[in-house]
Amino acid sequence: MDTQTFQMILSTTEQLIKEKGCQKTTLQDIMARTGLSKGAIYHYVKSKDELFGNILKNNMEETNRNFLAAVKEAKSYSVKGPVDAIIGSYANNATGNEILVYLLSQQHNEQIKAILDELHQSTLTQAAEWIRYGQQHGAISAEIDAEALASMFVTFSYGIHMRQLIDKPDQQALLLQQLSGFMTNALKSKIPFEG
Amino acid sequence: MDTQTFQMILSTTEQLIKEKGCQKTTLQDIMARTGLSKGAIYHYVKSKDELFGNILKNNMEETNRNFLAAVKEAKSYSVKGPVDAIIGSYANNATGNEILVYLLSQQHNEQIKAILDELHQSTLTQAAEWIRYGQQHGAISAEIDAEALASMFVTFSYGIHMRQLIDKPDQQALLLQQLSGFMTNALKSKIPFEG
Amino acid sequence: MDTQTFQMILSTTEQLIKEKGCQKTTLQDIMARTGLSKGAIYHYVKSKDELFGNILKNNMEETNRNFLAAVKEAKSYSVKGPVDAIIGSYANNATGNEILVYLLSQQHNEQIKAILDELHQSTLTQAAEWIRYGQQHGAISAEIDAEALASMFVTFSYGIHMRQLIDKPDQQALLLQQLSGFMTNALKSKIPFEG
Amino acid sequence: MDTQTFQMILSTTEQLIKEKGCQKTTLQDIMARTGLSKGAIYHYVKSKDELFGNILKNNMEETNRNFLAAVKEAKSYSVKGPVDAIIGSYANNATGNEILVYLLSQQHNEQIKAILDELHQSTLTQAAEWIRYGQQHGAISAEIDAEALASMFVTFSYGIHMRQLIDKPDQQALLLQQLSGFMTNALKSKIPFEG
DNA sequence: ACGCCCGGGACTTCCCGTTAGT
DNA sequence: ACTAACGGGAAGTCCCGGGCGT
Repeated sequence: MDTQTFQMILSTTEQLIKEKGCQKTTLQDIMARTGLSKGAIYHYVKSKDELFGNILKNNMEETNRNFLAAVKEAKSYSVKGPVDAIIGSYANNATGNEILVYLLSQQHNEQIKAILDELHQSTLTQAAEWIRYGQQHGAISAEIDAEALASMFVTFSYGIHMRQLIDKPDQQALLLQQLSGFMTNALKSKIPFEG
Repeated sequence: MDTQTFQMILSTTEQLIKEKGCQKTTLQDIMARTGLSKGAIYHYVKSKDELFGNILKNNMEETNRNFLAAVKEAKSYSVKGPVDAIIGSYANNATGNEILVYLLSQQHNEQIKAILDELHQSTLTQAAEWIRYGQQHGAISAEIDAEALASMFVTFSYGIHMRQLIDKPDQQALLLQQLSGFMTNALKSKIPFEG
Repeated sequence: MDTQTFQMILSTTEQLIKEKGCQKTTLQDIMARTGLSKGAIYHYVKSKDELFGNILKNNMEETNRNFLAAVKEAKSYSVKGPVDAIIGSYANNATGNEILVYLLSQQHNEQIKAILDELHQSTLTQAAEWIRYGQQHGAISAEIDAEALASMFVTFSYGIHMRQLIDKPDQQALLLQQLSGFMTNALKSKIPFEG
Repeated sequence: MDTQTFQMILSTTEQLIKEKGCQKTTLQDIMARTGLSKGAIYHYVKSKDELFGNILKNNMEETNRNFLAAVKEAKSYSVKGPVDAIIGSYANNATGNEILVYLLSQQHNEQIKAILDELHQSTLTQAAEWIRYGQQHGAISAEIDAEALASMFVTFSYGIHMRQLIDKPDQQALLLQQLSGFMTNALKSKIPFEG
């Protein structure tokens, strides 16, 4: 597997998505920009959707990596830092949002479903890991079920994804600020799942 | 404008989406099922996307109507009731989820963008209305900025939409229950936007 | 059926075949030269082979028409005239030869087989018609089985087709002359099928 | 050069052509049936066409050898024997017909053209040789130009090739019989090129 | 209001030939 | 001698949408 060519295809396509969106990015565009033929591209992926799926995967893995690194490198641990980090990282990943929604709309394709599932699981796992880390350092109540809280967190982050797509850019700064406050506050509660 | 025919097109298409998903539902399918020709369908809408948009609009308007009615008809007002109502209503609207995501992935089409914007605004407005209603009845702290809280609420509901699409059906009962607890709890806070 | 567009496709493609041969004539070429899209072309034919088949059909029908006209308009009827006419007409139809062989090599396609069969039958029929005409005018012995003789004639003409493709151009003049003599002579025989 | 492997490739491919025809026989098929990889096959030939060319060459050389042997071994020499022999031999060589036409349709490839030319020349030469042999034994008029007659003969045989491909099997017995009679009769003429 | 023909353009499949590496 | 991965390019399918005519 010629990793170099494949990476080139991925990054070129990502750039195209950034410029034109998923639907409008055609194989013709990718061919023209990469200089490769249709056959060459289909040598690496089985469909355009799978290509997009690979980009999203790379994209999210990097986001997750960066986020976790940021959390662990912070000197004084607090809740607000990571919350802002995660909100900010998802917020600035317009391409990721675009692809995520695009793939979500193609779920009837099993290939795609598998990729999304995998990403979802890994996101849940990493969120839980971060929460447990917070519990060990006393920033989050140890009584909380880390998996359940992670699940809430991820749900919220999906919501943010979508609002990034729906809201107008000039409303988003305020939204993100409110979100940060709301989540931080919720995380301070000893038992966030009612009583 | 033959409203009856148009309604027939809408409901038939909605049924098809339920069966096959948005992408897989072609005009051919719609033609076959309705017995109409392409020209007839395009007489009512300018594109397949607009057709889908119309269905979503009907769909969400009905959801909102039902939700608001439920809130106002409740005898003893509490937070948990409406929260469960909204979560449940979105949860059971698989077709709506499907279409919403589909249209979101087509946002580059201005027509679509307009429809989504309108829906988004009306959802925000109705959520705020409901919160103010809760404040008047003492279930929610009057100090809270109703618009901001509505915004949080809507963000969450979008997240739920997506999780409906991503999670496996058997995990969703637990998820919804946790969500209900989490949101109810958050709403009880006097100042849910940090301190 | 927009006959004009279709004819344009046919004649443009015929020209391309003349320039580059059947195999080398791609749909891209046809699209570029006609200014039409793939969808437009496939609206009129089901495959490239069928397209070629149509050209051959037109081509041969015209050849046959011209040939028969020539025979009937001749004042003094003789054998040599028509023989030369048929040999000459097939000889100068390089494109027809090209397509005929191309299609022959695709016979596993039923569509093609049908076209070739039809052409073959019509050629046989017309040859027989011409022979009977010769018999009525005393140029060919009335004892001969016209169908059988037509069959021989057609076999020969196929052979000529192929030699047009195989022999070098400078050898072909002599070949055609010899063929003319040979066939004319054979037709003079009272009972050309042994004794 | 591992002759054994090469022969195996040739015979396997010939078998495949018999089953599926030239166009439908792909390298994948050949690879699967021989158990060899693409590289191995391309070690022996430069292209699929060249592979087919080699098969045809083998095939025709064998046909010619058999034919000439049959002519020379016959005790009482007559015209009808060899005529029937040649007609029969070409007639029963369906694979040869198939490949011949296939290659003819690829003449734009110089490689192929060379192979076909060589075969054509050798066929002409052998036909002439046989005719002179007939003249020496008094079966054919000595006045006849052997090369010219050979040329007619070969033209006819090409015609037979094509009719083998075009006619339905149940019509072919009659056709071959008529051809035999017609050619035999023509060869008896003292001066078959008019007068 | 509706039917039908025309045409555009995307995606995908398939197959061939090449090349780097055993 | 042979393998396997790579890449080029053509054919064909599918579906959307426009426009003419009734």
